[in-house]
Amino acid sequence: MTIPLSVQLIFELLFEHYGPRGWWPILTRADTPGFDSKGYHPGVYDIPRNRADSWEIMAGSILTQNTAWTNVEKALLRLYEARALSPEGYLSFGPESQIDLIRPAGYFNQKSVRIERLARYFLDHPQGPESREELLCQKGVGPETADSILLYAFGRPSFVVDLYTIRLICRTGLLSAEKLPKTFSKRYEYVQYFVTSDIDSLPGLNLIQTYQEDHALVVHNAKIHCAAKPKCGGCPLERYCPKLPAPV
DNA sequence: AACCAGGACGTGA
DNA sequence: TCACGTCATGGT
Repeated sequence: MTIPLSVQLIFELLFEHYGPRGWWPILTRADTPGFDSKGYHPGVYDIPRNRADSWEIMAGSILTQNTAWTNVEKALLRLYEARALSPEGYLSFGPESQIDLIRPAGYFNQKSVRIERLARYFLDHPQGPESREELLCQKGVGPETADSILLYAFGRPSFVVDLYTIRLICRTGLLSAEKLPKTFSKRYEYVQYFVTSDIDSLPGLNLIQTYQEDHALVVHNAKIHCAAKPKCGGCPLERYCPKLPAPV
């Protein structure tokens, strides 16, 4: 008789197994006190510390759209070396240079424009977005990018749903892939509400830290075990997981 | 050598 | 509303 999985139990098991993940990584703080060589900062939650941190996260959230983080690291380092990892610095370069700097992250024609517009937006809103809706009005900022920016760049309690989250929720049987809303935006809101309503029901939590940690754990576990082709051996959820089908 | 990666948007039915 | 197609590099 095994205990049925719940949202809360999944995150308990993941945290127990992996410990704090230290998201969102700040690559330009790598190898400084509290940060590892990739900029992760396990157990350190006073991020962002300044607007450079916020911008690095905003730029990274565009660069990582449908892209492996290792490629984003290359692009971020190129921007940094060129003194282009700030809104003003980035805007001082022309389109061709912008494209060349972020080339390793792929989709460079789209992303270079999206980052440029986001840079102007950030300069116009130094204290951060007025609202989630305002962020979503920016071209190239969809639900996941908006929530990533809110949660990690500005420390606001907005839970990030991604491909991995939906995959995990479906494979573990918490939601069935067929019953999920068809359209992307409805599916996003649906899964987000499903997860956060359970998290929020636990009293006494710091929602910002909890949302930050939980999303990071989902991504970390997906990279190691819950990938497109699952590698279930050693997964902390294996003994509870029915391994049901997930979309895509 | 396909497949996949920390999505978002445009198009035509 | 829905079902596609498009965008692009780099690791496995």
